[in-house]
Order: sequence, then structure tokens, then C-alpha cells
Amino acid sequence: MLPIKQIEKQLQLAVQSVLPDADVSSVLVRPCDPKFGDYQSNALMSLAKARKLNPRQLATDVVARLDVTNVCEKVDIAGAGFLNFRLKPEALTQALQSAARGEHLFFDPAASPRTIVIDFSSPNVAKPMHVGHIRSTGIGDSLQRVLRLLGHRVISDNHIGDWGTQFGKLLLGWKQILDRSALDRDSIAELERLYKVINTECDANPARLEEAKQELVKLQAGDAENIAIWKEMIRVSQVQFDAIYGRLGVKFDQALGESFYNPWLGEVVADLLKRGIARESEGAIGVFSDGSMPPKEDPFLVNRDGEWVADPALVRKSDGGFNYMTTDLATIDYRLKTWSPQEIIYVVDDRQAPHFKKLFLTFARWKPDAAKTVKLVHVGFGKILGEDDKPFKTRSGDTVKLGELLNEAEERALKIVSEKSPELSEAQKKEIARVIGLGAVKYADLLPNRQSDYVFSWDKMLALNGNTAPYLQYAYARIQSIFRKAGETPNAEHRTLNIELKAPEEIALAKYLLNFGLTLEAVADELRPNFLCNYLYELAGKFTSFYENCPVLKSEGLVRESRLVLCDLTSKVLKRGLNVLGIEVVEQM
RNA sequence: GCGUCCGUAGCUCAAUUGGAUAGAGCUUCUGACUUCGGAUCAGAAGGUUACAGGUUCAAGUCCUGUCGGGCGCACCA
Repeated sequence: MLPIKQIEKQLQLAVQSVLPDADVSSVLVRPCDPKFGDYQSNALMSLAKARKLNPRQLATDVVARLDVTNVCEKVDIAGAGFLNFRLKPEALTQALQSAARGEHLFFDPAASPRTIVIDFSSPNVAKPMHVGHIRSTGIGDSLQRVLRLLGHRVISDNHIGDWGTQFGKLLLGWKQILDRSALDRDSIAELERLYKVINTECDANPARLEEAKQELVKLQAGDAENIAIWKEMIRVSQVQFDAIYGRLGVKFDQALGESFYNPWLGEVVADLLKRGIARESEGAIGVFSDGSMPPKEDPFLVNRDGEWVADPALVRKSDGGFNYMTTDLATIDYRLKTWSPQEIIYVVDDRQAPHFKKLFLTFARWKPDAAKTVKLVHVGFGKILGEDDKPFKTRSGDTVKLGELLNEAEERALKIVSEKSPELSEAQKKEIARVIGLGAVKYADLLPNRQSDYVFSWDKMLALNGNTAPYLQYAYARIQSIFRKAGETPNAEHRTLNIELKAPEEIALAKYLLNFGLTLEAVADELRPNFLCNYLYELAGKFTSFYENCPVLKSEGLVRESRLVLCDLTSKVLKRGLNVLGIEVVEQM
């Protein structure tokens, strides 16, 4: 068990004995600024406040019953009632030694693993994947990787947009203006063209729109020809998706598209009607406010000119068709019945927040008992902007296609690699450029706080200075270079594993390694991969400062051994940390 | 109009969600052994956290108001 976990456990026991009725699960220990110590807890101040106790007196009482002498120096009570802990050198070296023996990598599996469904990426059939998909795909993938690493049972599901009104127009286009040779050359581009042409015609001509609607009705009624065409459109789209996901290294356990839930949609609506949750309005069927919350907080109400009017969640359109609220309800129901998850996470654009609010509330009203067993979470994120602060577009004003974006990333990286490392072979340069280019794009997307918009900048993400993937990959490559020169890598069986840390840079680096697991837990709790980005950047910074000040290969004996172990563990944490961000490393660059 | 998210150094962003003296990078300036990889590192400069009140041991973070911006406001997903 890591020292911080031992301290936390002992502190909780001490608090329990002083305040038997306290909820000790909120008594946490966190890393802190080195000027105060290695770890701190501020939990006693809020406990004291709730009980109207003097916080410093409470701290004194708790410390009197606290036994952490095996891992800590004397515990300090500071300020208004902070507890500051300073790690004993032996506790630090023991943690490093057990990690060097391969017993752990500074994290523990979750004490109570959960089953978590995570829904992300969700591209649409017959449309090219574009920049917008990076965010959902990258954030979702890193979350599934982190949750898996911590031992949770994760079911990732790509809820592909393979059903809905756009297929009426696509079917009409396919039957009337399809260019077969264009389809063979670039199927997605051709499908996109069909949609655009028919869509423009429909806007101008209601009769044309009616034709498209008829095609959709036929499809939904199971017309053999339309079903066959629809399946072919899905097939060619899947080729595109697979290519992109292959490049990004993203895998899903499931890819149950919207069409999968089609058979149940009628039942969902019928059941909602029967239970009095939904009702007819203007020919459509929708779920309305039940008046259980104040109008301001009620997502089923909207204020128009000073009056609160209904803003229902429609589950059936006036033409009889279903929409995505219906599909999403059926999807939750299916997921609960199939996997019994404790949590379902949706990684979707922030603009859909109102939809998810309505969806979650509607589900809770529809199936109250089932709803109590699961936590439904919308993990929202902001937009990607261009350098002009407007949504990121190509120079001609089109959306940026994901495949082309990845190509450009690799090309730009190749140019840099060729400049900096001309001695490498062409094949090496290309592979390094691939890893660095893709890593830069992914990292730049994961780094900002996910709820805010960010500005897309090639120069910033590919820079070697600053908080970028290449900087982290460079730190990793430098460590590998040391091992190449040393002609050996520390190995669990063959090393004495004695560790002695003296230089401040060594100690700072070593202590920071111990925080890896806490960071992973924070990412899992808050569903924010950027915590891990910042941790790895700090770690790389502490490593380079160690690297500048503490020669490894020129030193001897125990010092050399210890430094090699530090290098080894740092490289392992960097590699694993980048890995759960979906980013690869290279041995040289 | 209503709702919602946001406003932090010249620029791009952090700040583990209420903790101690708000941190990085870019830019500018000053330094570093013919380097375990200089694609690096060290130092300096840069702040009334949009503004005004409030809550408390403690506020960038919570509450109220003002100003400025993004997004969303039934039958697309």
C-alpha cells in the first residue's frame, strides 16, 4: 500500500475514535506544496466547523491518537487546522523498491470495481468523420483506458448514427443520382454529395421533400430494396470508421447503432403513454413537466416573454416517426438489462446538455426502480476553435475532415523529425512522425479543461517546449538513450535494488512518482483526463531537472544504481500515463 | 427574451471543485560544461482572477447584481 493511503487510513481511524459519529469517507489526504510537507489534510477544519469545535483543538486531539510513525515524521498542525505530513526517507525508498521489483506502478486497483458503460464517438453513417469527433473519441477513449487500468469493468459502446430522417434523402439520392465510379473511388464523399444535393432540392421544393419522406417510410416499414441500400451505406461507412479508429488506436466493445433499438421504440412510447408520463400535443407525443421542481430548474419548461411554457421531450413526431429521445430511452433500458452497470457515461458535446437533462429525468420517471441502480452522467466538452476564435474550419470554410487532419499532423511531424534527426532512416522517421503527430493532436485535445473551448494550433501542439506530447515523448526518449548507453535496463531479478536518494532533484522526482495513482483516481472520479496531462508534464519537468543536475552514467556504485532505478520508473510511468491517454512513445526521436 | 457555460499575466491555458504566497508555456531580457540527446535547463519581468456587493477561519472557485462573450431554446441527432 502506498504511504499516502496508509496515512489516510490511519487518519480516518484516528478521527473515528475522536468523533465516533463522523463520516470518515470525506477525510482525505492529498499531495501538497513541498514547503508545507509532502501530504496534507484539510478535513478536520470542515469537521470542526460542522460541530462548532475549535479546529486546532480537534487537530491536536486527532494527532494524539494518530499513529503514522512507520511512514511519516512528526505530524504538523498548521494554519487554521491543516495537518501536514512529511514522508520518512525509508518509506519513500521502500515504495520505489517495490515498484522496481514490479509489484506495482504507484497505483492500486479500485477497492470496489464498478461496471461502467461508456458511450462515445458516435459518428454518423454516410458522413465523413470531422474534427468534432476528436473530442468525444479522444476523451472517451482515455476515460475507458483509465477506468480499465483501475480495474473497473468497462463496456465501451459506439452509438453510431445509422438511423433517422437523413436516410430518406440519402435513399432518394442513391436511387436517382448515384455515381457508381465515384462511390468506388471515395464512397463517403459520394454519399455526402448525394445528401447535399437532395437536401438543397428539398429546401427549395416541398414535393421533393415529400419524396424523401416516402423513402424513409419505406425503409422503416422494412422495404427490401431500401433496407439493402441502407445496409450498403452502413458497410461503406464502417470501412471509413475502422480506418480512422485503427489509426487512432481506439477500440470499442460494442457498436450498437441507433437502428439496433428500432424494434423497441413503439413499445417505449406506448408504455410512456400508458403510465401517463407522455401525452399527445399538436399531433406529436411528448413528455411534459410534472411540476415537481421550480420552473427555473425544470428542463421541460422554457420562458418566453416572461411566461413559462412547455418545452417537452418529444418521443414521437407528428408524422409518426420516432426521434433520438426515444432511441436514447430504449438504449438506457437495454444497457441496464444487458450489463447492469452502476454508471453510464455519455461523452457528448456540451450543447446537448439540455437533452441529457431531459433524458435522465424522463428515464427516472419511466423506470424509477431501475433508475436508482445507475448513475447517468453526461461528460460534456467545448468546441475546437480556429486561430480566429471562430469554429475550426478549412481556409475554404468547410469542416475539417478527421482523416485529413491526421495526415497533416503526420506530415508536419515528419518535417520536424527530418530537420532534427537527419541521421535516421526514412522508415524510422516516418514511424516517429506518425507517433509524434498523432500524439500531439490527441494531447492538445485532452490538455484543456474539457468544458471550455480551445484554440487549435499546430505550432503549439507540435512544440518541444511547453505542455505538449512531444515534450513528454522527448523525456521518454532521453531515458531510453541512457539505457542504450548503459547497455542495461534495471531488471527486477538481477538488481540489488538498494536505493539511496540525496540530491533534492532525486527526492523531488521520487516523491512525485508516488502521486501517479492519485492522479489516475482523480481522473476516474472527475472524468477529466487533463489532470493526467498536467501530472505527466510536471513529472517530465521534474525528470529533466534531475537529468540536468544528477549525472547517471558518470556516477558510480549505489548512486548510479539508484539513479538508474529512478530513470526506469520514470520512463514506465511516462509510458503508462501516455498509454492511458491513447498516446504512444518512441525509443528515439 | 429565457436558460446555460464562460471571463485568470501581452498571447494560449492550469489551479485535483472552498484551502495556505494564483501556476506553466509562448513572447521579452540574462545566463549554462565542446551535453548521460542544446528538440534541453536555470534566472528575471509580467496579476485588484471583468466589475460591485455578500457568505466564513479561508473565495479564481459558493450566493446576488452589473458589464462582455459562446452555445441552446419541441417534431435533426
